[in-house]
Amino acid sequence: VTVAVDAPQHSGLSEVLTYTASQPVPPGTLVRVPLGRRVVSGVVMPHPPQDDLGDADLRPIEQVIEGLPPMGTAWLQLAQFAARYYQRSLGEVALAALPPELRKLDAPQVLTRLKRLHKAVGPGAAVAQESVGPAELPPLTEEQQRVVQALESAAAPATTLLHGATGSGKTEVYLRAAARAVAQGRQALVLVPEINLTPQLEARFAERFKGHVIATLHSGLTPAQRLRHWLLAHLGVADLVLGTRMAVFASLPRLGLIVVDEEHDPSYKSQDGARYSARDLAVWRGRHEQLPVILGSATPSLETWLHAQQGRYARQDMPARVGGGVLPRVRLVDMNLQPRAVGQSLALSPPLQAALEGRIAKGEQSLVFLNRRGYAPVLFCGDCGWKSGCPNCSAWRVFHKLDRTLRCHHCGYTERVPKACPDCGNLDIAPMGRGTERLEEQLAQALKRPDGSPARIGRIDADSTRHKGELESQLAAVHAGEVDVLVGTQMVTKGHDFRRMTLVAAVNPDGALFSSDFRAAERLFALLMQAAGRAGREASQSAQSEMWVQTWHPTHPLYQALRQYDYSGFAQAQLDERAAASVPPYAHMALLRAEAKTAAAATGFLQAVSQALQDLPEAQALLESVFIYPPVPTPVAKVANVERIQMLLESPSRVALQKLLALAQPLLHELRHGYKGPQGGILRWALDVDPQAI
DNA sequence: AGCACGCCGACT
DNA sequence: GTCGGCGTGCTC
Repeated sequence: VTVAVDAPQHSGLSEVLTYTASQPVPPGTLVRVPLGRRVVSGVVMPHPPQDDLGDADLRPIEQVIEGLPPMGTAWLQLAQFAARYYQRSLGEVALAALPPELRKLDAPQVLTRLKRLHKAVGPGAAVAQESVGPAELPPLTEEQQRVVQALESAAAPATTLLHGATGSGKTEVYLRAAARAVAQGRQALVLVPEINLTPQLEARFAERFKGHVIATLHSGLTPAQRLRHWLLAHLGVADLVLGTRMAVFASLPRLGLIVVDEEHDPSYKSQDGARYSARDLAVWRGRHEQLPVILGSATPSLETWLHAQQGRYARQDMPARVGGGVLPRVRLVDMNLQPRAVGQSLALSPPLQAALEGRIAKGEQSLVFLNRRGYAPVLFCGDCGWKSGCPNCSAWRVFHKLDRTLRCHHCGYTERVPKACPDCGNLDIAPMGRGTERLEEQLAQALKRPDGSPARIGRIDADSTRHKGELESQLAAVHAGEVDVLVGTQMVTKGHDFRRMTLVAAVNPDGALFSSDFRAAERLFALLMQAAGRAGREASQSAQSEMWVQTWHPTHPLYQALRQYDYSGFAQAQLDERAAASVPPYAHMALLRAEAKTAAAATGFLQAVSQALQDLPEAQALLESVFIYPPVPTPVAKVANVERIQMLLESPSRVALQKLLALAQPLLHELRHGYKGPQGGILRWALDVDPQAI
């Protein structure tokens, strides 16, 4: 039999390994096989045995994991497709899709876990017989009604973009669609971008699907929990599976619906290992298994938007907020007209400060959004020009005032803040710029409650929620009204339902406007739309709610579109630009990154790869339509003393790009060993198909 | 990637 | 005399 094992593609092993078995083993079966001096888990593949092997040296399978049903054909094909498309070995993709715990266990251990699970689930399965009365369902808005009906009456399973404003009630549509799938005896898979969003979504589904088993899959679970939930899905016990991007690989024997919430979110793109897009794989899986896929977003990715325009996806719109609420009024503050403190701009322009105090006086809450954590992004010596650079990375170390440290956000290198400039001894070293810590401090000084006491400021970012339970307690404080103004990074803009929030402010969003990354504007627009959605969620207050944006470029088209919440106008302008520049979604990209001790070694390797491709006879026809750019340093060129260089490959044809990447694969392995420049060889390389940032 | 083997410097 | 550094090579 042929077995996929987790051997990286550069191991020199073929895609699948052939073993002997005393009796036939069906494809999809989990087995334990000897590999070198160890025993590893593998998945039996449907390939015929490779014929170029004399079977004299084949080793036998060590164990078949009995009691665990084999993975289905559709699942195996998903793994095969993902491996081929993202240029990784089949074994790596297939095994990475299984819970780590399962990969470690042998046959008797798996049997024990299965028995334990059946015992626990037994009584629960009986409860599942209770049906939920339709009387408990909340009434649908007219829009929701129309969308639910359209989804139900679709002639054939389709991928549908659900373009719904924040607060338009997309979740209720997901619930109805899932209920329909479950009523038909199928399973529903619901993906969310972030682990933080699973508990509240799970609560919503648990309430609606009383008596049904819901499994969750994300990296926050303990290994034992993850195995348990995976088994619930795989055995078909769970009717609903909620999870982050990894859940797209869940084994679901009765799958009937896939929902991708906030489909535009960059978190769906994996940044390590196989760099897959869970959103794209969900769409592929839906097509392949002939089941409906719902992609929900208020600000769809331009890829999805174009697909909908071209008719590849169906599209449903829900422009109105539930309860007749409106989106907050957008107020652009022209920072060019605002007074400046000595040398630098104020955190808060006077009109925004007045607006915040007005909200506090009325007992309403505000959210101040700044996408930069720490106290200040860099420390600076006014005398000699020293800056708090990281010795190991090409980045500044961020000043964290709370623990008096300088921290590199790339390699983690941390030191206590020096008392004086390390270069010239000057005692007057100053923080430059502003992060959430400093903003919190400045707001506490600047804002007063009606009784003259300082305003109560809360802060939510990766630093303030590092420890377990901190995010929950911070959110609880906001919900309980113990906070007047909440400061946060983009963490707070996603999904949270703050009922008393009536003002949202972005204090310094301009950074992304002139970025070299062609997707920066798209991301900023989505972020600001999402942030705006945090205000006025209570319909009665929505008319008085506001979205403030402090900007040095108030006439920028992005902000002008935001003012009207004109997503489609913004999207069309972006699409026109993308078409003119022939970048995604009108072209397809792959990024080859190389890491080495020196930039010269990494660059040399990439140049050698590029040259080898140009010289390859089979590549000539493909190179007519695939453009290979010269290698350039990555945005942060050095991390932890490793230089990172990347080379972009671009083509209007996805197929041509794929074919060229397949040809490049063996060259990469050869050249990795072969290329030993004067500065040494490369440490590693990685291929990112459909990179999310360049 | 693991995990071996393999040949050269500081310890019991 | 051994423990252990990581260079090179192999795994159906």
